[in-house]
Amino acid sequence: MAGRVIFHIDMNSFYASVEQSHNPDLKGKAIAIAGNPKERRGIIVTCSYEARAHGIYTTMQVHEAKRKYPELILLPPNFDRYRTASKAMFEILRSYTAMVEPVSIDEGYLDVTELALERHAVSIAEEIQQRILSELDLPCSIGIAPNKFLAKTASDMKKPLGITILRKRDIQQEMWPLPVIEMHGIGKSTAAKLKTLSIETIGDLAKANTGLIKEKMGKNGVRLQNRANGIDEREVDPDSVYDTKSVGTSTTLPFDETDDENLKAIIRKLSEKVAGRLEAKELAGPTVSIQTRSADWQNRTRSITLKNTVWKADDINREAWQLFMKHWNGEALRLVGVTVSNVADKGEMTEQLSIFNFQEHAKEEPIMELMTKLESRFGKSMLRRGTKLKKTSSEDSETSFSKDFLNDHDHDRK
DNA sequence: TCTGGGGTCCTAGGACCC
DNA sequence: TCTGGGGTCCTAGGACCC
Repeated sequence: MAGRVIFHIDMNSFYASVEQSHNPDLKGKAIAIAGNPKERRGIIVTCSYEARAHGIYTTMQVHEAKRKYPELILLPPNFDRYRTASKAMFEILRSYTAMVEPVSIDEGYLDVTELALERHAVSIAEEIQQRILSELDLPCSIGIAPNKFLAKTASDMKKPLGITILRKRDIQQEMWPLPVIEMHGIGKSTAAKLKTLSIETIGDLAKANTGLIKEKMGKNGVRLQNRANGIDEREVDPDSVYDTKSVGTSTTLPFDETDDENLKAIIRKLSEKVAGRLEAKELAGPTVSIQTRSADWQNRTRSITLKNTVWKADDINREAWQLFMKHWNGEALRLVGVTVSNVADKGEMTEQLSIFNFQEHAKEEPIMELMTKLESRFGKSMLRRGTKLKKTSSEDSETSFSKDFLNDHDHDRK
């Protein structure tokens, strides 16, 4: 592959910057966004650079932060505000190229290989950074490199408002002296494991015996070694954002819970939340799982894969509660969660339904009638979605068929 | 540093099939 | 029939990231 030019855009302390832009009185002040400031278990989600200067950092407990710097200004998160700012930011990126891959609310990759044939990459990056700053009043850092990994590494090197180029020929000097823990993809556990192999720096990893790495660390190890050598073939994929694999929610309880009635109500709430988010994305999946965390931080997951897909609160809740009761030993729980995974677009799943099954069902008369009626009203493409919905529902076929169909239809009109 | 909530990917063992 | 190997799916757990 000929040389690519990849950007990684990383918004600087995004939530805090959005708040400062929304209320300029907060500019230059130590502010922090806290999950739930009132709760015992509230933590700092993001904080301004001014707050960092006073020793405040992400994941720090709120009361600890307050103790460390009493003047710290605490704000509750305003996710709608962050989503709006994020959308505007990605719109600016998309005005340069369609090859934009959002990674999270505040970061993304751009493939500007084409654009860089006409214009110097640095001048493009400067313009993007300037526009995000002047139009949205938000600072970002940009990494410029021949692949995603190096671009991501580069964007981290200078904050805030940095623009950093990381060429392949630079990695020996810029990356190799750093301890492996500095590398994206390496955490505490992998760093400790590498240390047992006498691999301490990124350079050590780059030069290590690949056979040994493969044997001790599996294919993930080999991938990390490639990254250490500046090798990363991953494409910028604008569609990956639509490729949701799972939708879940969890909650840390105000105190360690042992009451099964309370837990039942909590799981019900979580199931409803997951159902709502699946609905919004028009997703459904066959696998339901629950997560628990005990008072002593023992994490457990239990899952079941059904023959049909689920998306409704009642169905999710039934499976989740069943799983929970089957495995819960009565111990006090600190956290519970519910997830639906292996999800796919409700519409797309029609394609998984074999023609054989389709025809089998079509022979059933009430359905045949209903289909004919619907076909005349909405056309064939919508009908194809309906067949699958009928099949996956645990309810009476006709009511759920038409009900979900209408939901889909409403959604399409928005 | 006793730690929230949203995710993704990888591994390993067992079941099951050919 | 006491016995190979490969593929795929499911479950559970772990590591990592923002």
